[in-house]
Amino acid sequence: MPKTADFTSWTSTADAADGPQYLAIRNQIALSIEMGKLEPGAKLPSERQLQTGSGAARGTIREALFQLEAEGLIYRRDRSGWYVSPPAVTYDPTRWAGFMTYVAEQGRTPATSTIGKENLPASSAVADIFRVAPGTPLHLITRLRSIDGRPVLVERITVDPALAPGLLSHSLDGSLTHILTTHYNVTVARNRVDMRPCALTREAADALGVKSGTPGLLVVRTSFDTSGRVVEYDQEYWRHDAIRVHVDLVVRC
Amino acid sequence: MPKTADFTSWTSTADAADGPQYLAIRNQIALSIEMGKLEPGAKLPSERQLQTGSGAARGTIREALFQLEAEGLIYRRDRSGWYVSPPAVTYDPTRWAGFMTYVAEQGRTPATSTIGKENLPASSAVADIFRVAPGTPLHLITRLRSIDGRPVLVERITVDPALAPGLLSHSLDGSLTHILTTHYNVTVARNRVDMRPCALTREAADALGVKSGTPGLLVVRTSFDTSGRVVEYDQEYWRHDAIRVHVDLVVRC
DNA sequence: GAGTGGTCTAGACCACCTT
DNA sequence: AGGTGGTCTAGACCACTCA
Repeated sequence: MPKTADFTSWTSTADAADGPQYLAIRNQIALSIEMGKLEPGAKLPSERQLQTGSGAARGTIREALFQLEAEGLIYRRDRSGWYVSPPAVTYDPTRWAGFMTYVAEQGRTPATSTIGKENLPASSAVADIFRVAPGTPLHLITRLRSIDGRPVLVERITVDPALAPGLLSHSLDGSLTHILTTHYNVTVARNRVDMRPCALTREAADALGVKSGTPGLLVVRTSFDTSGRVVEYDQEYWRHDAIRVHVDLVVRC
Repeated sequence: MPKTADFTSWTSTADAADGPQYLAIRNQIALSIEMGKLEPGAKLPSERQLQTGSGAARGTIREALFQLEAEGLIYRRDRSGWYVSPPAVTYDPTRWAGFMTYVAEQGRTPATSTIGKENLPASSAVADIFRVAPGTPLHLITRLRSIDGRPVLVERITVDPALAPGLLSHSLDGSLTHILTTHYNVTVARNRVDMRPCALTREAADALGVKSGTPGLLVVRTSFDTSGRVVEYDQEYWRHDAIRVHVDLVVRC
């Protein structure tokens, strides 16, 4: 194979080579996926079945599976099995489109279900963000969002009831920003987005149906109105294989 | 403990609770780190030493360490030991500052070393990006970048020699964009950034001094000039615990 | 109830880093 | 040369999912 400036060469799966046995197993499974023998969403053979093919110990098989999971090629459903990951959706933080919009734009089917509505006193950390006194009651909304029927993120949204009294009595399965704009005349003037890899803690993992500690991506969005008040504080816990970030910028604008 | 709208609750380490033994060990180590008993950069006790404290099997200890690694709290140096991760730097793709600039702005010490300069024929994938014929020779620059002496990313930069003849004879340990601007009168008018979690392959892992397969973040930057030609195509392979992404946007501009 | 992944044990040998 | 993590084995029991 001639050496080329192929940018894929560092991510390719073709690293047959030698090395640890679990990487050889990884390569074999990865090949089946890339050749299309295993479709997105398809279930892999059980760990004990994979053993019979290779003669390896179960721990070695699992190492190969963990590797593929870290790469985003497969995922697991707790105590059910391993499955081929569907393609990730692309998220552009510089655009204003909400989840329902950008997922649909990419030919996928988004869904939202509200799994919690609460009124909780602000901890000191959250009180700082909203510039209210600690203990002030705040709305906390917990939602689970899916793509093509697979849960991909849980989010916890905090809203100051002073800006949106009675918010919790609305149906929250659509765009929250839309509700704030139309019913409460709240305008978002600034948006801050932070992203970092994380491990999904029990609460998030349970909601997504994955094992606690699975790698994930935490996206924190803070929306401000024209006077600089925080309108919406949203923490999204994503499955790490479900999202890609894309930013396109032009000098000046 | 009263229930509050504390946004940290889902990422906290306080999940003492019960559950698997490896999580209890994880919590104990995490606590030592957060209490400051273990400083950033400090070396953890060896796996076999950690065993004596808890009576657990070595595999169980390692599970706890893997968990902490996935969370970005610790990292390993191959066959040397486990270390506490330094704080991550913040990267804002909407700003034009280069690595050397934004790392220094955050009070850290950046460094760059060029580990490869080549002329390679374009593969078909890269040829597409540069809109040249496959096989056209392109510059490929490989650099290793560090923060406070710890390697955090390897990057592979592809440049069309037609835009920058003789580029490889310059010192490339500073800002490449600066060289292109001052010596070749090349202006960057558009920038595209893509990010996704990945597993570090052998080449990248070796350069960073980590085990192959360690989780990482792939950042791909494509720069265009005013006429839409690709000026620079840069693939950055980051340690996943070394980077955070931050975007701040205002409506309209 | 059968099968799955999740957890855990108690060893072993190796390649490599460190001193 | 001694210690470290990296890999691997061959068992075991459990909690849970699924049919």
